[in-house]
Amino acid sequence: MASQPLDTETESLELGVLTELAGYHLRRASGAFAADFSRVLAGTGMRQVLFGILSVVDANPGINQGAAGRMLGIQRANMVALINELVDKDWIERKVAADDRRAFALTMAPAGSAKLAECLARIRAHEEEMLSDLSAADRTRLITLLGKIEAKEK
Amino acid sequence: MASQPLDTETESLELGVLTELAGYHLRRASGAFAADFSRVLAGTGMRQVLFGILSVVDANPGINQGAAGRMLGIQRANMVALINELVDKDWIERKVAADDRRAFALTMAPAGSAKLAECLARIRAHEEEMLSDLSAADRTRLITLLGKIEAKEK
DNA sequence: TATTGTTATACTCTATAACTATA
DNA sequence: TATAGTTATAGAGTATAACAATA
Repeated sequence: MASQPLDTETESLELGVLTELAGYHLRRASGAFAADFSRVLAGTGMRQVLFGILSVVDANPGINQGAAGRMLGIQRANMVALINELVDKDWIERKVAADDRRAFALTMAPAGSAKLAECLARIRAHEEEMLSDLSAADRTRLITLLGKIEAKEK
Repeated sequence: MASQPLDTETESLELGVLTELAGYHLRRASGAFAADFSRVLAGTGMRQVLFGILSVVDANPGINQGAAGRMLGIQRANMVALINELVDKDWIERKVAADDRRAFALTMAPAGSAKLAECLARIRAHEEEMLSDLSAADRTRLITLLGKIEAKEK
């Protein structure tokens, strides 16, 4: 029976000092979330990073490529391929900024707005599933606590 | 003044739907933690994954390579290079398991125990820094909430 | 001089499939 | 037939340095 050694394993093995380290649990929880995200969004062409950019462009029409990256913690250099990908998919439009000819102003393309809506519905379901053991208060608390950690970013 | 556009940026730009998504905040907080981890442990040769393995081996002397990977969510195939690296660094010892000649029993090497202790001290300081805006109750709460999410791993 | 976007590059983490040797 | 470890390989995310065009 295959379950026996697994049960034994789960019962007797320990994580050691990891148990009390927030960094470890953050890593695992974030990984579990990411895996479920890509499972739920398989076939849509959407990924966590791309969704992040779409969300920021949608909320800030005409935002610069660099500014969008800065908000999301994405380096200039890495934004290039990501924006190319979004433009190729016809999800966003990229025009030279009116006030600064070095910069690009990003706006949503119609297909991008539709994708954003479609994926958002799936993402809400995925969040509901992943957070099903947390009360409404717990969920708010979690986001608040995570926000305090994000603010420590250097 | 370079701070002016940045201030304007922070004031007026928005994250959009990301604001309310736990997955996004988990991703950012985990990334901030990871970045600080590697900053604090620069020069030691330690990385998050390696520390995880060391912690598990330390807590479960003689554990199998596969069992260790399963506890940490690391695939068999990816364990190989990681264990090779730890053996090359003389941080762990790998012997054929007494009861199963297919398996490897992992134990700490003296240098590994020393590294673990040294790094743990730095990691505790790094956690203290990253969680400085959280009360003791908040920290416990955070780990509990993350644990519930980890349990959703499929 | 500083900034926007770009290219090139490299490293880490993760995922899958196919293989071997033992069980 | 299943499991432990291995190899090969590929995709994705992230990091740095150097460059052109513009501010």
